[in-house]
Amino acid sequence: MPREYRIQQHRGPASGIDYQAELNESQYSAVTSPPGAALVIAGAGSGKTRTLTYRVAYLLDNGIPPENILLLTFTNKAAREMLERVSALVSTDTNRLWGGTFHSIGNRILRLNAQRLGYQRGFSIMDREDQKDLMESVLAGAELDVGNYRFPKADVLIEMFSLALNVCVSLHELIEERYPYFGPVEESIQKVRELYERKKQETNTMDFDDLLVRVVDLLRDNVDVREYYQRQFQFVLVDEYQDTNKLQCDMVDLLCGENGNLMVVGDDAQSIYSWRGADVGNILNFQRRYPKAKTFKIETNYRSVPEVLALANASIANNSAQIPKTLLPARSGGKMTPALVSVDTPSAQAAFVAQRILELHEEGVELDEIAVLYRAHFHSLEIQMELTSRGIPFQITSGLRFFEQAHVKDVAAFMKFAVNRRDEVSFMRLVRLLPGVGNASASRMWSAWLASDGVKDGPLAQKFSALLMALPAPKKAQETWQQYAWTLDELVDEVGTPVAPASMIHSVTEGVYGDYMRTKFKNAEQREQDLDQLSAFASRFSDATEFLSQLALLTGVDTEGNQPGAQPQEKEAVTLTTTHQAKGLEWKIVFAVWLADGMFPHRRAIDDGGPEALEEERRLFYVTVTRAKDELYLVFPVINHQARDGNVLQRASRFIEELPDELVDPWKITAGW
DNA sequence: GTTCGTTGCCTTTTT
DNA sequence: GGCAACGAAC
Repeated sequence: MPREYRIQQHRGPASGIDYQAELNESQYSAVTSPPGAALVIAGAGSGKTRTLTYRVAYLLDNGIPPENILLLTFTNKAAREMLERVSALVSTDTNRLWGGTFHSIGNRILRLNAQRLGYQRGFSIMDREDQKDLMESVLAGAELDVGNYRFPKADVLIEMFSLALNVCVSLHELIEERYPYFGPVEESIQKVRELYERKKQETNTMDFDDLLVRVVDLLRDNVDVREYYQRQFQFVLVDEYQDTNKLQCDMVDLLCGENGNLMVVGDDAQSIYSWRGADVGNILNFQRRYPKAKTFKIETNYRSVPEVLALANASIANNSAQIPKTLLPARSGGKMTPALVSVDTPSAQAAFVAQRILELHEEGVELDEIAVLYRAHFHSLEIQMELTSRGIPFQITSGLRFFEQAHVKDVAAFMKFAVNRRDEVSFMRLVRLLPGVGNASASRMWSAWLASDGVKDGPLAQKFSALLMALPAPKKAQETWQQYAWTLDELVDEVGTPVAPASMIHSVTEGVYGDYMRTKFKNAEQREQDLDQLSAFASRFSDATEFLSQLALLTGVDTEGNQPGAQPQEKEAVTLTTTHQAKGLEWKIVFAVWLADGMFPHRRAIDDGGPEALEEERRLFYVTVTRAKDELYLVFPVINHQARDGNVLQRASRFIEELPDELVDPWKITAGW
């Protein structure tokens, strides 16, 4: 009798990845888990991103087409890096994959449905500053009667409206709970909100919140649209889920549907965005919302030495609300206990950090393996000065973003107006660049524009120059205004369709803005280079609308590629950043500075935030220390010089005081700085 | 009435 | 570097 012998077909992954070998047990089971809802609770440094990256690779390996995968992150950078890593793993074209921030995915879906939403010619996106301009213009025309009561400024109003939307509560509730002192003027606030919403409609614009709110409304109100996307997105993955707010949570739920294949990854101990509406409840109640969900815990930390991890664990243990986790170190230690460095003054602090960086560098540590982390941007001031004077190169994720700088916004205003002729904010911005034109003249010109044929949708009635020269510009501005008008002619073709974005930028700088810059800014040359960079970035786009929305949605001036047109970083440099922006990153050496009570935790969290605010600050501290792989320096200045009260003595942060003594090693700093 | 420069005070975190 | 308040200049 012949022996039966069946050849087992090898059904290994097309990419040849040996998932079992490359991942630990819990990572492996999460990555290869069958379709369905899954919650991955992963501690700091345990390979959260790695797990998600391999999950995407695994899906592609199993024949899921990339366009059926939706990957949601909080920053563009996180999305880009994850997709790059996936590309390195598998050969599939990841450009077809839907990966990006909540806002950018929202933008994409809304653009595809713009007609249905009543935006015949698309819409422009306002950033915070544009939003503020629009709000101020609303306030100017609102004719409010608030008697002797204090009325919130534009910034505060924006924050209120935004928060209400993001946590899905009514404005009334929000005012009652968080802004009781504005109770007496609530009616006026409501009125302003209506006017603001109307104004956005009239000007064809959306703010950041609209990108989420309108997607959620679209999906909720239209079964066909909802089902379309639920079919399209067979697999939905969300990174940093602990930082989602109600709105983002709803967006995810609607996009994948109740029985969808949703995998969320997060760590409740790293939830640091409740001030902008993030709700840890989303991750804590996930199992309840998706009863069939599987939970995976990843509790091995690959990043930090045991000494750093022990400190982090001890610190976070002081928080009451959390999912219990025991984070175990995979690495061995024994080299260094985290240093507790108390110095006299902020400048001594800067000197210590700079000197220690130089020593480490001499010992062979690369500068890009070193980071200085702090609570607030202004904490970096002395350190920036010290590093500069000692010639230590550093890169900083500053408060001001590339596209928020005046010259970038000015040029963008020309472009935005050419693309969207109802864009009041951009119009006002560009006419106010004219000599002798302030708010009053600009308003008059805008009213005249609204009454003209130019504002109408569809092909441009006449040339821009003809239409614009008919507006009432003050005498002093006439000559320049003529040039602006001619410049705008160059931004569109005969029927008013925008030309390529790079050529628009060229026209604006060559036409009028270059001259303006040279008279207005001391560092005009630097700014011209910025605009060259912007132009280089723009040349990747053929469509002006697409370019402008990308510009608005781009995150900070951080690393290569993210900043428009930035050259790849060649020189190694120390990183200076806030902890919020350091989320998900790691360095061999971390200096945590300004660890004085009142600075970190922030004074406001101590005084009027209640216990939850303090726990959030502690999570922020936890995130700070868990960025460190090898060495951690906790630094605080004893004396802080304040403008008002002179020299003030500071105590170490309560987050340090509460730690067991043996977990830190006090360094004695002797004079001579 | 409107624009525009000066001065003094303050500065959390961000898609 | 932003913002409000003030005052000079048009």
